[in-house]
Amino acid sequence: MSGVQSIERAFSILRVLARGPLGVTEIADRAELPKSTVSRLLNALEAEGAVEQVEAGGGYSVGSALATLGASSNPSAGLRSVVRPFIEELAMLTGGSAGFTIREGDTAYWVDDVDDGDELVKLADQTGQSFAMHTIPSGFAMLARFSTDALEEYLASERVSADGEPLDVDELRRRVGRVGFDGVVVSREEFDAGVNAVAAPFRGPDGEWVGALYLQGPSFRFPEDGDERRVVKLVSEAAMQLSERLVAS
Amino acid sequence: MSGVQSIERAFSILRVLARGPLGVTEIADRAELPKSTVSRLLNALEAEGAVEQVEAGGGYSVGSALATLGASSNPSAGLRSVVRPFIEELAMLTGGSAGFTIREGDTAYWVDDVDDGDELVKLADQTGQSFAMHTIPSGFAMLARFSTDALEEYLASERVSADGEPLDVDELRRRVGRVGFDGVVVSREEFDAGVNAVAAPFRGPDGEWVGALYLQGPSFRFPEDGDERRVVKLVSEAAMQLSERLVAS
DNA sequence: CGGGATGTTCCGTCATGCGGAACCGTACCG
DNA sequence: CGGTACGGTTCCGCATGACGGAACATCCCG
Repeated sequence: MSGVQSIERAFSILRVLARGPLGVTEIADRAELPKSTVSRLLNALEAEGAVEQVEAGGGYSVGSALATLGASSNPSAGLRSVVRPFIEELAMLTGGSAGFTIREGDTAYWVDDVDDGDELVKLADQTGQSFAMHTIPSGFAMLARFSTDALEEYLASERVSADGEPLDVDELRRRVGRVGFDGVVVSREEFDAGVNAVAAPFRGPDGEWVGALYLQGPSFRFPEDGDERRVVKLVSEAAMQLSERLVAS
Repeated sequence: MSGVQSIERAFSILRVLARGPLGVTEIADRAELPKSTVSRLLNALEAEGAVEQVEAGGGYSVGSALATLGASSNPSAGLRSVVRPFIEELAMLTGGSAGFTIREGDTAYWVDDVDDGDELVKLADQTGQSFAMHTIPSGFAMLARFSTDALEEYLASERVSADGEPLDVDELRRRVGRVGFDGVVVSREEFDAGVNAVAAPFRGPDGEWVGALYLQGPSFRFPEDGDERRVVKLVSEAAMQLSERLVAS
């Protein structure tokens, strides 16, 4: 026994319950444990608030204590912790929400987002999700760095994707062609209703374009009047510094 | 031993770590356990993803598995589960976010909120927080139901609250006085920048005004053009039906 | 280099957790 | 109404899993 049996079993039970409330017998079946063992462990977990009895004799579900403890979990190390200080500073300097996505094949994966502003109107948190690259500003910024061949390959594969609205490949080519030498993408509600955004790509250790930083916010308050040039400069410089940091590692 | 010692100790350790990353010796001190016991339990928790080692020899923190499990925790029963179908229907019928607050002394406590729309621009989730009643639409709707004496007492106590901006008691009295017989409060960005809201109070089992339902959203899209009267009617009727439901119980 | 602090591993010991059986409560059916 | 089936709880003898002190390894500092 290398671990602690009770803890292994307790987490087994919690994972079974993560899919939805269940009774003791069903939990025992799925966790492959005797009912008396399950009953005892559920009582212990209930005492800690980790499970709750839905109603007397009616089943158990995951308890609020795990939500509380889970709220304090640490973000994992790696790229996210390297990039985090950059996006925290961008958010602080501009009042927008700042974050980054990374390229995963033909999609952009939303890794992190910071929005410390105390305004009520905010953007929904989209971290942990993937999007076709041409559908979000930071993905588009990476797309604009594709070679001509890679871009055509992407357009061909996206053309066949069932995406509801058919893809206007020529229009997408034109928009990619209009992105400037610095690679910065400025969106004035072009990607999402009511949202302005600025995005810039950054390089990974091997020099390839791996991700893009962005700043965004509701268009009635972001960027502030006359502030767009400053915001563009901040994102562009942050992406450049981040690239230098990652290439050097 | 009524519970399971290992589980009690494991959660002890997790609660110590919820305040921030710590080393084995420090955890042993705070949890009042031998270091070897802590080390073994940490290894078991790490195997489940419930803790993560920050760096080799450098300390431990709460792991992402708890966030995952915590995300599946069940909302508690009680008032919230009674009200939930009402606010789900309000959100579904209008595209706004719907929820309710309850009176707690001089504050309004934000109990629940539903926002199933797929728009990007949303309102921040404020459940679990308390606000002075006059500062949010649903709190204001409850305030408008105060007796004259109770209102004056509230105004007197709020006048002395250190709130930054001094309270304009006369203006607040006038606004309370303008609330119609049906008790519905309509806000066009009066409480929060960029937010429209409609709120109506509801009664508890003893007939007292215990809470208020609301609908709200970013003002560029909520309510939809020409839809305000329908929204007001929906909220008002829902609050009335809810009152009848609670008084009958 | 020696001392101090931290974290890990070992292993003899025994208290704890295990699980089968019995029991209880509820619902259903003939 | 009585019998059956099912789900959940409690009991208790027992085997083993968890315990914790000691020893060890590593790192840092004066």
